[in-house]
Amino acid sequence: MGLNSFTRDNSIFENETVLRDEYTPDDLLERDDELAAYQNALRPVINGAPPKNIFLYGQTGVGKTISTDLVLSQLQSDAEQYDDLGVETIYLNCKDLSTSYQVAANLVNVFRADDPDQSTISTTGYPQSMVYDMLWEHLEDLDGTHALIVLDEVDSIGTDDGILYQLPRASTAGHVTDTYVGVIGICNNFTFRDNLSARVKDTLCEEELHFKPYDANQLGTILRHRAEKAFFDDVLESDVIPAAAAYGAQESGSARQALKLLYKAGDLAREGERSTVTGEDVENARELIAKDRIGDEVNSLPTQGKLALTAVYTLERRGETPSKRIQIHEEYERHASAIDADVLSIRSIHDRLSDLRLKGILDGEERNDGRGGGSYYQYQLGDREDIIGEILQEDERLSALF
DNA sequence: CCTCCACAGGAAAAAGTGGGCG
DNA sequence: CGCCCACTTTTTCCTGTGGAGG
Repeated sequence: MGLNSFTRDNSIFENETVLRDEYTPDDLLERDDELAAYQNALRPVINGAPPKNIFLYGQTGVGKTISTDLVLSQLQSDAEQYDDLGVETIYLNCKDLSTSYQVAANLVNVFRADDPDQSTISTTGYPQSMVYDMLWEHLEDLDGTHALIVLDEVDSIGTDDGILYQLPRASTAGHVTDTYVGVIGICNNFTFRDNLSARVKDTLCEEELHFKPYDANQLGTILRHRAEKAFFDDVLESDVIPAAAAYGAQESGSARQALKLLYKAGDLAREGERSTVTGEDVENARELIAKDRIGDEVNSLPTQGKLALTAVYTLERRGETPSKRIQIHEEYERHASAIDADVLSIRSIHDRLSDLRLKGILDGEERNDGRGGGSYYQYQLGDREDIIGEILQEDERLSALF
């Protein structure tokens, strides 16, 4: 097999960069109300007053992070004209950080990342109070009068909200003088607020901004705007953007996802060496993205999760699905001991299974047969058996099971 | 309308992990 | 090296629940 030569295939994309995830637009469409509210909430800062704590709610891809970017950089540059004002922003993405301790330790590391003299600290091992002390010290050392701490995806810390209690109180409790500390929390989960303890709710939720999912019209505007830069003229057939916008609105209301769909559709047209992108490309792109997602999810599962899934898979192959968790656990026990892995209790497997169900990899039907039956879940693979089987067999440790 | 099955899923205890410090 | 700290994962224990059969 020989290689094809690399040639510039410029008939579809004029500049595909603008469709990528990493691309940050310099203005944000269809979010005027939210931006106005956001700026309003930050107004005390420009007056030299202590900042309000702000909470942003909304699903992924509705512009929360980009709004924060835009509003804060505007605030910083506007603050420069006042000599008695210095606004510092500290950004931390809390994804994968499940406790307050880790958030605090990572915040310390954000400070230290800018400073080559200091090495970053480990995220385990220190007593909790020492980590907080280090954090106060760094905040104290800031030049500015205001420190705005942005905690993105803060809902991943769950119910352990100690850091959210400590940070806003840093100045009043005397840990930090000379600098006002404000917290901006961004979360995807609307129920996060309810999980917070009462003391945190009082201090932290002074200002709440809600970002609604985009509807099909708004997505259409965004896509058209972006497509104009990304594609050459007349490449998109007229039904492409409406179709992508409709799918996007229907599934998530996320601009990110709608853009991904449009990008993939363009990609398909390019692969097929066609000169236009059609509605059919959008349809196919949607299918591919869904498959990719499942594939990625399965691949990133830990061994025990894969074993649980394998158990359902082999049961399905034998036509014994939908099955109850006891059957699945028995099957799982056979597999796990066959490959010499730890055999977990039924309670743990039950957690794996509901995790798989939440991710949409497994279908779980809740049943209740009443007295003599009780209520239980029945699991099966749904219409994704072939993809899942394929991916499981690629796993080295598991391949012996097939 | 009450009971009672068989599970779901929360909570707490226990076991295990990784790093700091003297 | 032994011990402490804080976290994570797993196990153990237990309360809660919807509806068929009484």
